[in-house]
Parts: sequence; structure tokens; C-alpha cells
Amino acid sequence: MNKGEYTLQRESEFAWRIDPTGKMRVPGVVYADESLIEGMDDKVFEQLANVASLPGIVQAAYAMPDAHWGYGFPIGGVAAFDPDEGGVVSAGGVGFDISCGVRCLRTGLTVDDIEPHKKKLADQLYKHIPVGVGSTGRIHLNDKGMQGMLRGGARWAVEQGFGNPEDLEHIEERGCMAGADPAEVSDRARKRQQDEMGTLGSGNHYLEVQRVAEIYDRNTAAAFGLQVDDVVIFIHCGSRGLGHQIGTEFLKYMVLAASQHKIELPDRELACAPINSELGQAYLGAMRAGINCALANRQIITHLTREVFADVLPKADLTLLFDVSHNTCKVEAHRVQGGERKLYVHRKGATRAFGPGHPEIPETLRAVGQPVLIGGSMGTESHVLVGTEQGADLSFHSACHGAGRAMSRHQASKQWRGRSLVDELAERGIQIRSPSMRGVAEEAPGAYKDVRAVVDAAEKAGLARKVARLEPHVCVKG
DNA sequence: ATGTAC
Repeated sequence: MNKGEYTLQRESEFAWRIDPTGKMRVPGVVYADESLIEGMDDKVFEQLANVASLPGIVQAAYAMPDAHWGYGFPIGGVAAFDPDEGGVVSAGGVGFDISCGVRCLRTGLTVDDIEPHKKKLADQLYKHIPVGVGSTGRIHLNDKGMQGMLRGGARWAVEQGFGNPEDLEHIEERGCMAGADPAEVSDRARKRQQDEMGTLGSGNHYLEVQRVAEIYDRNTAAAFGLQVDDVVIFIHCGSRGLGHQIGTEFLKYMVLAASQHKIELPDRELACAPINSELGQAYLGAMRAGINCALANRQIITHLTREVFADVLPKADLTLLFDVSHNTCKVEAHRVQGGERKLYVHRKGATRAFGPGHPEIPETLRAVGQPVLIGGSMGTESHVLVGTEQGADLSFHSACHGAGRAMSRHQASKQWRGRSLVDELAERGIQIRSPSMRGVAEEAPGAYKDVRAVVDAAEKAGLARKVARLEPHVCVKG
């Protein structure tokens, strides 16, 4: 199939390859069905080819089934770099919302428990959890608090009384990203964050109360503690102003660094620095502090959610299934051409998906594999998947992260009215609360790809296996 | 994603 100036070779029903041309060092590989490929903007393939031309890239540049056009790297993109081969780290390859991710909580409730209380639940969650552009919370960090948060992540949040130590076992990195260097986080980034802890933010961020609508894999669902009609909560948000400020600042520095290190950038947005350089290390230190910010943020929001449930539905017991980020660069051991190497894996709008037995998965889940949390668009379904063993060879253990946009925000806001969407969804039993009706219009379900097609493609490509489908009942929307 | 432009 031809997409723009690129020719895609069909490797299998769900895998497509762009052979290296021009400055590409490795192939580009896209996991998707034919219809998803057809729907992808030509820009996705151009961006994938650009990523494949960066120094030190290993094996291939990958795009997940939900891939769409992003800043420099495609969203839904995965690229691993070897520091010993001149590999780079890129702020645009992580994304501006550092460690944006999803956390899933079980509630111990069934849909019958919440049905009579949905409006109150929606109102109270909306009242209690700050949401929207520039939203601030009740937490105001001084210098010491900021330092503790940037180093400690969710562990810091638990020490401050937000949640309990058991939560930490079910968060990537056990809630605390090692190697964070707060000294690399600018005063401006700190200032932007000091009143924003425990806030959802805007755009596609949300907190959703959902019902388990269907189980695909009974054994894994049992291991995850999920059954049909159970109520679960998805929290989708990131590192707010802090992550954005870090991304913005380092992007500028990386444009200069790339030129100093004689790295040819096919696109300025791919600005990067060698991993083994002062700036590369500084970014990694700052980015890891950003990861801790996002982990702490989701931990505090969890605490606020527990407070609301204790009030509205006191028999609820909110326990953490898992917390996984989808905008990161992480050092991981991967087998490449027979040998094991330490690679810097960029996942931008892509979820880590470790298979069964992986040492970094919490012990209680290790036998089955890592939960892969896929947030659908507002008013549509979400999915829980599980990592596979073959994911190691397919995508450095990565899968999709959501439905993926099919239409720009601008286009969506012209096509839908927020108020009517909220009313239509309410008629279908879905309570939406949002400070921005324009935001709701931009996030219209119709502006996204079909999430079921995305997870089906991820499963059939072997990236992850479907476990459960979730349908929304209450959504607090950024 | 984002004090939706510094």
C-alpha cells in the first residue's frame, strides 16, 4: 500500500513495514489492520521514517494501531536507542505531558450499587477533584515538598497521607522513578506545578467510573480481580504544567545540542541529544522527576476519589489494579539479535506491556503479565489487556494507549456541540461533568478511531491480549 | 498535552 511517498510492505495481516529509504537506518513497522492503516494520515508514515533515521536507533521505529500525527514523533510511537551506538534521547519522543498515563482502581462495588447514586457521584467527584485548564488544588508545595515529590513520586504522596503502601506495589517503578534529578527541573517548571498537584488537567484527561461489560479472558480477569458488572475507575492524567515546562525547555536546548553533535534532523521537532552527553543526562534526570510528578499526581487523585466514595458509597473499597504511563523514555534490557542490551525505549502514546514472568511486574501479577490499560474516548468503551511474551520481539514490549484521534480538535469543535453531547450521553446513562463545553466537543467520541478496532489489532498483532471491556457510567472530563 | 502565544 502507498501512503504519501512511502510504500508499505504487508508483513502479515496486522503488520506493515516501510523498508529503509533515504536516511532511514532501520525499517518502520506499523501494527494495524488495513482499515486503520488507510485511516492514518500520511504524516504518520513520514514521522515514522524520520524517527527511523535518528542515530543509534535499534531494530525498527514502531507505530501502534492507534498511531496518529504528533509533534515530531507520531503519537502511538515506540523507538529504542542504544547509548553505545550514539543513541539519542528526545523530548518530543517522550511527549510534552511527561508520564501521562492511566491508573485503574477496583471498587468492590457492582453496577447495581452505583446506579441509584450516579448523579450524586458525578457531582461530588466533579466538586472534589480539580479539573480543567490551569486548575489548582488544595495542596501547595514549598521547596522541600517539591523536592520530595520530584524524587519520591507516589511514594512521597503515600508518605504525605495520600493512599497506602499497598498502592505502591501496583504502580510502575513501585511508584518511584529512580534517577530523578530535581536539580534539572527549572524554577519555572516548579512554579507552574506548586499548586497543581492532585488535579486532572484538560484535553483528553479524565476520571471515569466504569462497569466491566465483558470478559474476554476469564483466568487473567480473575487474576486482575475483575468480573462482569464490577465497577472500576480509570484515572487518565499526567504531569501537568511541570512536565510541559520541562518538555518545552529541553526541546529548545536539544535543537542546539543536535546541531553541536552534528545530528542531522529531518524535522526540527525531532530535536534530541546523545544519551551519553551532558544535555541527554540532564533531560533524563528532569524527565524522571516529571515521571514522579505524574505518579504523585495520580496517587493524590486516587486519594481524593477515595474520599468521595467514602462519602457517597461508603461500602466501596478502592484498590489499585495498576498504574501505567504512556509518555516515557525508560532504560530496559532487551534481546536484540541474540544479545541482551540496555536500551532507552521511548514510548509516546504507547503503553509498556511486559509479558508473564517479567521481573518488573508486581509479584501478585507476575504469573499472568502486566495489565495494559487502554482508555477509550469519552462515552465509549475502555479496555484492559495483558502483556504477552512475543511482545518482546514485536515492539520492545509495547502496545497501544487509547483510541487515537481520527480528527483534529479544531475540526471536532466545528462538528459537535458540547452541550448536546453531554445531553445525549446522559440519555444513555453516562453522566459527564466538565468545565469546558468546547473541550467536550473536541473530545467527541466521533473524533476518535474505533477503540475496539484498535485493541483487536493490538491483540491480533500479538502486542497484548484482551482481558476485559469497560463501559462508562460517570466521567469527569478535562 | 499546555498559565491553548513570550
